[in-house]
Amino acid sequence: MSNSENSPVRESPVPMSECGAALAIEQIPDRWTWLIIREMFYGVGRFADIQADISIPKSVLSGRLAQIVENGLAKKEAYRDGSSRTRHAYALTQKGRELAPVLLALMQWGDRHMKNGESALELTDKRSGNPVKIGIVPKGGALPLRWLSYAPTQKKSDGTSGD
Amino acid sequence: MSNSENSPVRESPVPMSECGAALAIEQIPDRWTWLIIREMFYGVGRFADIQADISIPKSVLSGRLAQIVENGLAKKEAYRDGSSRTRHAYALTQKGRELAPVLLALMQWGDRHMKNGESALELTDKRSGNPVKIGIVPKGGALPLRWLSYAPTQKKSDGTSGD
DNA sequence: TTTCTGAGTTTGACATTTGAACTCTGCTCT
DNA sequence: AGAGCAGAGTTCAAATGTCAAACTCAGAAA
Repeated sequence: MSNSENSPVRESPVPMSECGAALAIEQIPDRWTWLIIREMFYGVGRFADIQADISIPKSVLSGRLAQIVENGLAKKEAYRDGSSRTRHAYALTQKGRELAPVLLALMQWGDRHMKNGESALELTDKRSGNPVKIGIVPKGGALPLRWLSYAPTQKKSDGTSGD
Repeated sequence: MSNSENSPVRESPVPMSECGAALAIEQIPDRWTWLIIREMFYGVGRFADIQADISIPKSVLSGRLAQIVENGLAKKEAYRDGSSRTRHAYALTQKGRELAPVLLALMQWGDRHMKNGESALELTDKRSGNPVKIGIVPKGGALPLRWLSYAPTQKKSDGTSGD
């Protein structure tokens, strides 16, 4: 950050009620909510699938999903699985999708500090195919979200088609 | 995000234990931890000041600070207030400071979706003075964190020097 | 109609959070 | 030196939230 950081600051320059960060935190207040949104980013939207991936108790998942929908981050959608029964899945709304930079910045930070810089996901500009990251840019200089593409980094030989 | 997003994904492509985002979330698991880190970003580091700003119970603050220090996001430092007694304050470490893009991306999101795009903080490149933001950039194209400067946005006439 | 399955809700034991009261330490005042 | 005070916690009981297992319910399949 680094402003003139000499004397201790006694009070935040921006009160909670006017700070975008604080307001955002109210919408994603806990670990479970973050992890659920992470799942949805990866495209995992069905109740049981989310539950299995992150090992969340059903009762908690149900409550968190309700909040997430209430806050407009995701919505519940019906879809047709193959040609079979109607199913439901939660999918991010535009508002939810716009959390991508946050989640990706978090991922970059986690990769750097908890995984010695090894990322499990490769981000690229889908126009050029060039690698991208989240960072500080001159206003107007960022690539639009819809150009972003990601692919899991190749792990050691994975036996390819498992099943 | 937008990969080939047709069939529903049944499982996250990156397991929790290898996902930088999931690992990061473990270090900042709840609302209070986020808010405390927000305070430290603003330079607020003293126990009582943090407590007053975010209205956290002392017992919880004390526990969260211990975790934050344990995770290496901040450290407790002694300093001399004026010429008076020794005091202590918590200050972000390098690791903690590198959360800036996450927090700022969160702020941008909050400003856009909860404040009609009005930000309480103006970010600039401190060399050029040009406004900056957090976004997707070609790898190597981001400005270094230390060039970032911020200032509270002018609110409607604030009577200056309150008191 | 019965069965199955995905998506919850309910339950009751356990854990965490709250807010108030209490402690401890190191100045500062007399 | 001794009393007082303020900052930075700790301790406690009540309220709230979490967990895992058992239960419910609706729609499709047999």
